[in-house]
Amino acid sequence: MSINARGSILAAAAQLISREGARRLTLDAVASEARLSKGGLLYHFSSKDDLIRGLVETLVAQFDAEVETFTVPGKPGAWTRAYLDAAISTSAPASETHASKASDGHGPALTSTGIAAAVANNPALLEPVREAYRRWQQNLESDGIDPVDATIVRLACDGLWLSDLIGLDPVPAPLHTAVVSRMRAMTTSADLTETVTTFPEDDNQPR
Amino acid sequence: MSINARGSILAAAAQLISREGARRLTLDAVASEARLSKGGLLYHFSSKDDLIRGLVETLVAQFDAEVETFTVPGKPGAWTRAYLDAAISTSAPASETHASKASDGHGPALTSTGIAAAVANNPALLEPVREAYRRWQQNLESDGIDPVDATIVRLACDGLWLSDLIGLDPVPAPLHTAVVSRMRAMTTSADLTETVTTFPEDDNQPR
DNA sequence: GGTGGTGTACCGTCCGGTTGGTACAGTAGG
DNA sequence: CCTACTGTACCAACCGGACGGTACACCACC
Repeated sequence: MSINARGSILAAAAQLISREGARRLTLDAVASEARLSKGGLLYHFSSKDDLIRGLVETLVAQFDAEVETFTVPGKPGAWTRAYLDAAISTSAPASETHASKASDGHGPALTSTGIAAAVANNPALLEPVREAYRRWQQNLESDGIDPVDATIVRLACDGLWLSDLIGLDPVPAPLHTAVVSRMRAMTTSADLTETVTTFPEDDNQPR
Repeated sequence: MSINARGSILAAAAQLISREGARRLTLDAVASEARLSKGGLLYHFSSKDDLIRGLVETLVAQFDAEVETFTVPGKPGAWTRAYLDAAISTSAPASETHASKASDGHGPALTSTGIAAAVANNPALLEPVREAYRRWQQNLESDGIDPVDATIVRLACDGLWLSDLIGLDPVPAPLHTAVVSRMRAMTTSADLTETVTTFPEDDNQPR
């Protein structure tokens, strides 16, 4: 139970945030959500910041694992495609969000909740996220496909993901499907030509 | 000064958030940032939620105004292009963020700060944002271009914008430029063919 | 033109409730 | 009996918001 304790506390915290918002992430609330006393909670996470750090790090690690799962190595654009698949699998599929209550005790979407908590409490805790994005961007840019396409796919995934962070209406299902498959198509355009290697127009955009 | 008071308070609050994070948005802090007493602040905004509501509404209104400014009507994709231009003009251009201190007393980037404050304090206050996105998505989908392209552009803009909400490293300047011009190109692909017309424009669920 | 009245803008203090965190006594299991 | 862990009691800091004043401009009416 001890190894699991941290995990189930984290899951409880995530669920709490997604249900009641980052503001309600208090030590008392997390403790009671995790069926634990505050003392017990603080035994596992020595401070609130520590808890949020755990949330953020878990989120990053989970996404990394997801990407790896979806990676089908070999062809150019493989990493970008895996990023895309991981992103749409972690964000809600725009339809029935939870058809069945999770069978295990603690496994609901803790996506983005860590970010929300960090933004609300201490932006410095977002450092692991920033570091992860540095890595991800690097992978995207050296994935054998046009970095411009890869970056657009990444940004669009982030947009999708922002959507459920702030609870926007999801893109309607048929459009969503078409968008995803268009993006996947963008990851196979192995045109390492033209504007790719040299960016001719280094000037800024029209005001 | 009285008409201006609300505006300058809002600007002070925005600056405070971007400098110290949403957590530090306290009535006392806003009051002192705006060179005002707490009582004076509460005279203009009757509660903290009211203040955040003002922040969010200003943000939405400002973005709407920006889009209108950039709109060059006539051709298909005009609205999407305006959205793109507005998005990149409000987010930092990835280089020197503020070459010159604003000439007027209060005009720094209050982009996204309102969102951060709302996420941190009361997600219900994001309703105006949700409503705005409903409008924007509708405009995007009826802009005379492929809705899939339009939506991808929108999502990528949102991603760009999430980037500076959580302080990610900006996309390197030359890539950024290429990404933007590629996206602009996507707004001129007036292919109302193929998968486009197959969407049963059944005017999706009204909430 | 003085007197009283009214609305606006703003000030600074006070208070109750909440929160993060500490201290410590207790207990189950090995 | 010691380690790992739990639960309660408590505290100091902080925060939102209410409140009673103040300053002043404007108006009205005698």
